[in-house]
Amino acid sequence: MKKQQGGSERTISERTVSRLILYRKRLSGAHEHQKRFIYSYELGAMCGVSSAQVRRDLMLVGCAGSPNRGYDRRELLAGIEEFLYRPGTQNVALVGLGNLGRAILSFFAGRRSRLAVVATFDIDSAKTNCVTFGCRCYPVADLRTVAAAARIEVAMLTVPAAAAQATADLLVDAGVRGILNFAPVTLRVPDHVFVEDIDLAMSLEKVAFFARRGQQMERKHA
Amino acid sequence: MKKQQGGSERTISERTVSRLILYRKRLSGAHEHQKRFIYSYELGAMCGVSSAQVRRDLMLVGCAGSPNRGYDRRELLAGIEEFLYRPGTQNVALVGLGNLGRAILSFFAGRRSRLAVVATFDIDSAKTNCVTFGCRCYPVADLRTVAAAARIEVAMLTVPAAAAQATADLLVDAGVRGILNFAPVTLRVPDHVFVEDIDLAMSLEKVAFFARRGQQMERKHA
DNA sequence: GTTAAGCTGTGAATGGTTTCACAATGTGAT
DNA sequence: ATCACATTGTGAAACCATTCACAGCTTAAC
Repeated sequence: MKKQQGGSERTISERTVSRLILYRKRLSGAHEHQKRFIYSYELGAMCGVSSAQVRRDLMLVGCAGSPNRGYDRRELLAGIEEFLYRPGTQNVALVGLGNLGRAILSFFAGRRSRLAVVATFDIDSAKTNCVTFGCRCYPVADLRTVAAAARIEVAMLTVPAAAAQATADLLVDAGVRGILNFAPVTLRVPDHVFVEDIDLAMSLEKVAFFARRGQQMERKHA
Repeated sequence: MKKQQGGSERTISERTVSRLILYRKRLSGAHEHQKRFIYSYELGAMCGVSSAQVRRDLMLVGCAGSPNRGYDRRELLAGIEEFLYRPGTQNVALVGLGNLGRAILSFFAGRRSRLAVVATFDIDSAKTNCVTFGCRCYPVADLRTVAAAARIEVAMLTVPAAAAQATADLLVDAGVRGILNFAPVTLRVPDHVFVEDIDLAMSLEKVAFFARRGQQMERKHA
């Protein structure tokens, strides 16, 4: 598991990336604060992170603040976005239009984001070729063609556990390089594909476990 | 952020607990393997974890294997469950019956688990006092009374961002000690309450980021 | 212009998690 | 019964992430 960047780009940990995404979100919301500058400890408090952590993270992406004034909000936001995003839009597919799939689709439906859900897929022919939440649903059989044609790089997987691995294989075949997996299954994918798992049952069990014991752990974002 | 257990119970990290939950899940599924014993590297492969990691985790909960034979499946499962669960059932509430809330409810509806969703809540009087997926929906105004009466300790929060903090305060007031938070907000809660955040938009952004760069990171479960 | 104040940037220290590597040991084969 | 083997259990090492702590700046005030 070595990785070495060409040199211009530093290697940044998954955790740091998650925090940067959070910083961006908190900075872009909350426009009622119209102060031009923000201190590391203020941003930290908004995100549940220490000020030192914030400064280190920002250093990594090359955002500089000014002593005694803090960071320029606008500049900071631009810097983080430049690091996190690439110029265009990234196209996303959603595979599996069950209850969860539909709920997620409705969540991402009216969104002005860099990430656009441009197609959905299902096996059930009762669902295919309809438009739900402004998104056409194709048969899974067409996944390969449609996904390749639409230049889809990222997929959300909300199919039943039994179908998850086979569907993931299809996605990888279609050129998808990142999967947000809701199926309660450990997917096997090639090294160049990034998988993030969200397992509701497991997350709930974890909460239940720690609710039982009083012990609070530190705050972190999924 | 110190923590010190009474002595009988060891202090175990959040990460380890997540893995134990995963081990349990993989062990209880997959009954087609009817081998009585399982090696650490087999369980590891099923979960995307190294064998050394598996052995260390199991050591922590006091499960012993046998050299050259591995771990007795049944014994192992029992050991992990004894560590993770307590005797009875834990009651769960779901607050917010929007699209996501309903999808989640349907997911947990017909479940034989130690965790039972026994009540749902919403402000919308069009939804309250109905039964969805076998679960009665109460007005949020009754949260305090109902949650206390039903001995609810854990809640899933799927209300809109604007209402999240206020609702979380109500939950804490009602005696809830663990919250699975889907609202895209950093909740402020007392120390004894455990919060796990699931933010769909942020998770998707993360996947998109790493899909862009080829760099795969190690496998881990949320 | 000078000064006091307070924040940033960061090397060093700390703390936590994972992997390494190997002695100890139970097992199955002979 | 004995032996060779493959695996466990676990100190120690390596690695990674976070916090500490402070020198160096910038700014604002006077």
